[in-house]
Amino acid sequence: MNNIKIVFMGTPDFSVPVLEALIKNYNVVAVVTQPDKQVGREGKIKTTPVKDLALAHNIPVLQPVKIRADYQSILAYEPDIIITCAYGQIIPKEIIDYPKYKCINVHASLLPKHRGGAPIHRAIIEGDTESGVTIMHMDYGMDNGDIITQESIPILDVDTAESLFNKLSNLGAELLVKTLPDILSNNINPVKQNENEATYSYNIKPEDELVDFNKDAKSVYNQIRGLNSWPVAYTMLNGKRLKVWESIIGDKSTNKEPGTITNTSNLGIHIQTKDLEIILTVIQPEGKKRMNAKDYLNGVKKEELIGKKLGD
RNA sequence: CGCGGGGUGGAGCAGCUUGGUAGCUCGUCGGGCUCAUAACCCGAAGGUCGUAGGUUCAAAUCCUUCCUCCGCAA
Repeated sequence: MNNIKIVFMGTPDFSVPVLEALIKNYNVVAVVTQPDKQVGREGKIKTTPVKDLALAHNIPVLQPVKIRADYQSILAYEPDIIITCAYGQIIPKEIIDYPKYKCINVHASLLPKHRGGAPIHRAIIEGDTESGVTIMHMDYGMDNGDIITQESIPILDVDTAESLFNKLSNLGAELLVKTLPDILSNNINPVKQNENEATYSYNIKPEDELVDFNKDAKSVYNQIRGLNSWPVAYTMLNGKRLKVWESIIGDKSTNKEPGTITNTSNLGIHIQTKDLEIILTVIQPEGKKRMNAKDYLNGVKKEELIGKKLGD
């Protein structure tokens, strides 16, 4: 069983524990990941976390710019099974139909909820109280294949996108290792997804990162933690960007317009939302490092801050 | 050479335009007040003003080099 040839396809940190588990237990003959990108102010080339891990284990790495056109080099490895996890490109038919044991996908949501590229972020932003991972067969559509197994975990009130990321990626790795023997021995009963219950969680767009104080405090809180620690929510103060890393929901309310700075305290900066105040506790002014709002307030005159309106 | 902001006692900032005793809000330490305190009062310690060089009688402040942190864009 250990001589079956696995090709793994994935890109970000989320995929790393899954690939790690595979390498440990199986024969991964090749890894497919997104091309290296120029990133940052100096335009440094950045490799993907999955590529780094593969290279460390001397596994061949393929980085097609367009996998739709360049799938032959992958099939050349004659995979018996292909496992994908947050790869980042639509897999063409020719690949999906090739392996004997099909293409298996590890997805970070309880499908059919949150199909798409940002299931973790949007689960928190939308206030879900439960999430999980799904292991499924790939089909031609987006995350719409038959479900092999899934496992759920609660989303805690203090969870952030980052903490949920970590939990789910480890859970995904565990569940895959647990399930793979059954897949390889055909001891599974894939179940079709209920299309009526399907929801979509597309990638986070820049406008999703702007805090909307017109919502209620709980929603604002969810938005902020759902974008932590990447890409991070922000608002505008004095024409400059102000990232908001962490917040807590206040217990007061004023008659001020949503987005107005109502007060400052040892906790942070108090902002009026649709209902209660939200207190920004960890922030990052444009050009500065992340800091506690309390520290930020040491360098500002409170009278000049209170009454200002955040947003745009 | 994509655009832009910053590096000043432990933290966050002001001072730089118009060079000339290093300031503010906190924190820390000591003392006081108080039933008590994260509150208040008094006092103290702690800074080669990122680096190297230049201009000057004199540089945190003007000029140049380099290092470094960060926002946007990709």
